[in-house]
Amino acid sequence: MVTSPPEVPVRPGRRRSTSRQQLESVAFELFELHGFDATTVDDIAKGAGIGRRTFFRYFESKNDVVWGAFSEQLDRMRLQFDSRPGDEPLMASLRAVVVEFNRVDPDEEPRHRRRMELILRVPALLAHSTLRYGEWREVVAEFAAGRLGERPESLRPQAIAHAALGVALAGYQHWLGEGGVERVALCDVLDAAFADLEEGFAPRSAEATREA
Amino acid sequence: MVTSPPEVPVRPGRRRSTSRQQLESVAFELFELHGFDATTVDDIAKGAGIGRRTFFRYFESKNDVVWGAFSEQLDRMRLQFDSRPGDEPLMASLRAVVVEFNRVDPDEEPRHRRRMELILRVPALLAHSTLRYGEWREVVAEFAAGRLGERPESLRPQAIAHAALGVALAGYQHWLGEGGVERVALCDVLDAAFADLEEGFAPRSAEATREA
DNA sequence: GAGAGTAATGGCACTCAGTGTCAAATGGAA
DNA sequence: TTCCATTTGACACTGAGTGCCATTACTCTC
Repeated sequence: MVTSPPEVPVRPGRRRSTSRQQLESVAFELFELHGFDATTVDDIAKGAGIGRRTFFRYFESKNDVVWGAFSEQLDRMRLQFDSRPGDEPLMASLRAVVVEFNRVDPDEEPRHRRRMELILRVPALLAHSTLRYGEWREVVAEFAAGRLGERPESLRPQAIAHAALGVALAGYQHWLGEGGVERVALCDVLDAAFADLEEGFAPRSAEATREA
Repeated sequence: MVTSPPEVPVRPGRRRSTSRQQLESVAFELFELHGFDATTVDDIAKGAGIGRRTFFRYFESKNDVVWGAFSEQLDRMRLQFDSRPGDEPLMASLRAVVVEFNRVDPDEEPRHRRRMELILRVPALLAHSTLRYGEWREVVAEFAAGRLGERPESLRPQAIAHAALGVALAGYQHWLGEGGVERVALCDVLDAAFADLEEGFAPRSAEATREA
């Protein structure tokens, strides 16, 4: 099965004058310069040399600009779940996949960081994230449901998915740094947080927590 | 210390012409009738006999109407945390408090249900909820931090707070009923979900889960 | 190379949430 | 009454998002 290279389907009709990538790039620059709220869709459109109306054909909303190819990434996460050994404990698989899924190319890290700073620090985007992360939770719930032999909509898979998302978000927030002190690797933070989740946040034995 | 009864401070100046309660009541009726999105702030204001501008002096946004006295309720949760025995395991206290906090007067249940249906099913409100639930998480994080001897902003208290919120939301969603089949008590659902969280979602021993 | 068909574009007008400003209304107190 | 504090609501404005539609750009066929 050979898929054609991205964007050469030789279709009839006028060709797109820009791309999501390009618009995102313009938008990020403006967000960096003036902040998310102060940047209007008009600004972005003008900056990209397109009409305001056209912007909304590339993105459903101004909020969606910061999400890049998120939905496509989720396919990757699904594959990672599929590739875990079936006898591995559920929460161990979950932990491993979430950590792996969030491992990014070092070159991409600055952009990833700016993206996540926007999503988790701009109230409008944080609110919107709930909607986007619904897809993420679905992927987790489906995996958990498969392992548990339940339906994805039932309580335990949903609780697991919700809890996992929460822990991941806490990890991200910590990684971004509230006070901006020490710099830690995202994957390490996520691994530590999911280790805690796996143990029900119970202080093991005495208090030999594996703090770094 | 005696606090004056609600709203008789005999202040100078014009008296308020309505109340949050009253506006909420009008709004809920309209939401029920036409749905949240189709109901405009103008509709609510007109229904309550006030000006549009005045509405925004009672509520920061249309979204906030459905939240009632949420912030005040959180004080109650704080007290519940304070009243737990200090030697009780952290997650056990958390579970008990969340379950208690969400126990509502049977008379109030229908309204509570409609409120939560709005919050958890209307996308705009679900998104907005992330912002409001930030306060909820803060309360939990402060409690967890106290028990762990850490700062509320550090990773573990935050992870616990995020996970707890997630599990509570999953419980609520389940209570509302996706397909609308069997009717279960909210507190029972929350108790079961938090029991799972407490155990790290690990199938105990064989598979003797305490399913009802 | 002149249509014919197809798709993307962008302008226009509109709705609605939310905000700043300010004059008018309301009521207690001097 | 007059003064003062407070609330109200009208008006105007910004900005997101949407429906509509003529225009533009491109491919394919005759």
